[in-house]
Amino acid sequence: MQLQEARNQFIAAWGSFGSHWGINRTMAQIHALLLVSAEPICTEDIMSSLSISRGNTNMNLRELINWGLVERVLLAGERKEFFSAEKDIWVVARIIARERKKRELAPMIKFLDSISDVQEGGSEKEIASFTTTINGIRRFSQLANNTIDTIAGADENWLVSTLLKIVKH
Amino acid sequence: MQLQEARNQFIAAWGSFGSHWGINRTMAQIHALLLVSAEPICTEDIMSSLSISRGNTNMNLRELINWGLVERVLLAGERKEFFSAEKDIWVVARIIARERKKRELAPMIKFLDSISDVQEGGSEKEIASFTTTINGIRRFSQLANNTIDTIAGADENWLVSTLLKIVKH
DNA sequence: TTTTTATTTCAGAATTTACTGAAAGTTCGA
DNA sequence: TCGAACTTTCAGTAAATTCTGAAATAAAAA
Repeated sequence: MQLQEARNQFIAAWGSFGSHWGINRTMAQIHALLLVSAEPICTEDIMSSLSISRGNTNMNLRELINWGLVERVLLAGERKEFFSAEKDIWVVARIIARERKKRELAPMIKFLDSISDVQEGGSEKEIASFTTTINGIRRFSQLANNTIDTIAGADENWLVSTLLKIVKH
Repeated sequence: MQLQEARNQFIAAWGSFGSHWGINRTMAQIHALLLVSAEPICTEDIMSSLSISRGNTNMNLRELINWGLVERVLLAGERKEFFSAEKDIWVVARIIARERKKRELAPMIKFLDSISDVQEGGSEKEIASFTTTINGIRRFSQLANNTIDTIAGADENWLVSTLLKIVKH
């Protein structure tokens, strides 16, 4: 297969997969373009490669930088900014896990805590049923939260060997 | 806190969280309503509780049933169908993991395999850089895929104790 | 069979989300 | 301090997604 063809397909695919994990299509496509670019590239390159506007490029780049997936690079002798993506997929996965935990899991746990103390407004059976369900979700969420913390903080070798042990159990 | 108030807040919250994991808002709200209903409920109940149309209710219920999160229940002496949700959060999590794996991870792996054999169309350095990136993602995805298989097939006690070990490592 | 009740479908409408492009803002060299 | 190069913002527009409601279908009762 030709390099350019493979790159283009990867960009399109990463764009549609990205929308499943909290990253919109264009943001994921820019990320993909940077992932398969050996050298840093500039805004104009992104605009023309993906046929998107300057504003769109700028906003999605900023979001990628906020996530920590992309960094600005200053090249000697160039006035404009260049961009480059983190290429180690383990680091990428950790960043995404950390961001999603912050945006989704943490607020969920906070919210579940706030509604877990129901005392009235229904029969004992109804209240018990509700409380059991909510507490199950709370405990699960807390364990997931702690697991992500550990995974996001772990070094790759430990993590891979731990996961391999789980898989082979 | 009052039961009804807590239920309503839970439904609203689950609806907005759901949209982060591949379930649209209404689908997640119907799921939440069923999660906090001690007894099975019918289409009319869902329509009036959530103020949504019959068509919307029907389509999202079907999708929840497809996922395996909700089941049809026939009550003695009732002509119409009732619905009830799986309440064990570990089972729910496993179902969601299995569905997302099927819809997202599996196609991704298949796709990455298809573009991993690039031989021409750029300098050796460029090809090597591309291949390294793609193979990193491939290996990662395969490990994730196997891990999810194990988790989805494991019983709760083993899983909890394994996760606790990871967290306390 | 006919009537009644329940379920499903889907075209068009409404809503939500994402994108464009021009104007405003910023930075830097001379 | 001016002008050119580059970056950012955001109102308006476009695209994608979700929802409605009425009609078609199906199933059970009369």
